[in-house]
Amino acid sequence: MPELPEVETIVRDLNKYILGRKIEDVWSDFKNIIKKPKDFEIFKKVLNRRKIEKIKRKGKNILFELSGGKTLLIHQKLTGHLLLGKWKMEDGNWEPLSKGPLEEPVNRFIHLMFWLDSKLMLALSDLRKFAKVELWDTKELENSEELKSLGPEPLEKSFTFKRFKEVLPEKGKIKQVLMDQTVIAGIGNIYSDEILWTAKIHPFKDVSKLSDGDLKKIYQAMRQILSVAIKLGGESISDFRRISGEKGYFDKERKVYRREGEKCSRCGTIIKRLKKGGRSAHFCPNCQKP
DNA sequence: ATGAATGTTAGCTA
DNA sequence: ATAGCTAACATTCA
Repeated sequence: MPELPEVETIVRDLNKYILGRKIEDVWSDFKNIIKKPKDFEIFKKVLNRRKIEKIKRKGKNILFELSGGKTLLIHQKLTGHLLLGKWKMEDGNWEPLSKGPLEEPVNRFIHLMFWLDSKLMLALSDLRKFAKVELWDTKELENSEELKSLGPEPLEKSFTFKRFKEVLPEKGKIKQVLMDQTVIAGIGNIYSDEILWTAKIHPFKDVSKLSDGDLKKIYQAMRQILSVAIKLGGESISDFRRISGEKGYFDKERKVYRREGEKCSRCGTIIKRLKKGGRSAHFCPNCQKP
């Protein structure tokens, strides 16, 4: 679900609301989500009393830098959501101050909660339980294969058109290449479809067949769409929510993803969907010729 | 009501 | 080397 714009939206919200807060307790009813350390009690103990000093995004990963040289990494995969709530102590138990977003369906699947000072709680809901949570030594994480294997951030200033061409592999289908996290970090199924529609490039075209002009269009579409999506707070076609429970508004900009059978907004041709390797690509067969 | 599809990605096989 | 499947899991859509 969350791709770069959604994760960026979450990270910005987190920075606004929980920077400087301390972790006071951790709860989970599905400890498999925590991959490192395996022992939940140790996980809990190491986190105890640590202050959240910085929150960053790397690709689709959320990194919480904690006091004392530790970093908590959360990858939401398909259906993970981070949600923020306010809580109070009553008879020794925590209770919600206001139910708010907690009544939404996405919140039936909360499997991990962080109790913070200032009566805040940060919850991870995850319907399909694919999300990944890891606690690292910050230094160790910085040097880890996990982060080092990530490609450049597509929105960074230093990611010029020249750089884009340099990181592209010699062959491969363009859609797959765009979604390859080791090539460029943060793009998934939704935004790759949207980028290629905007650039008028067929998703299964081989990168070796693309002209310099084609690549330029893809590069520009990528920068433009990702920035617009961040401005709109991400998409919410299925279930993405901001930590406040609010939706994102990229949907009105969504041209092809999950629009099979609808008319292309540019030329009126019916949008097609094709499956490749278990993933579907949506595109306009007229605007995006093979 | 059964089967297929669903944003991700690591890891395996051919 | 690499493309393509499977698994991790639960729900919704056709």
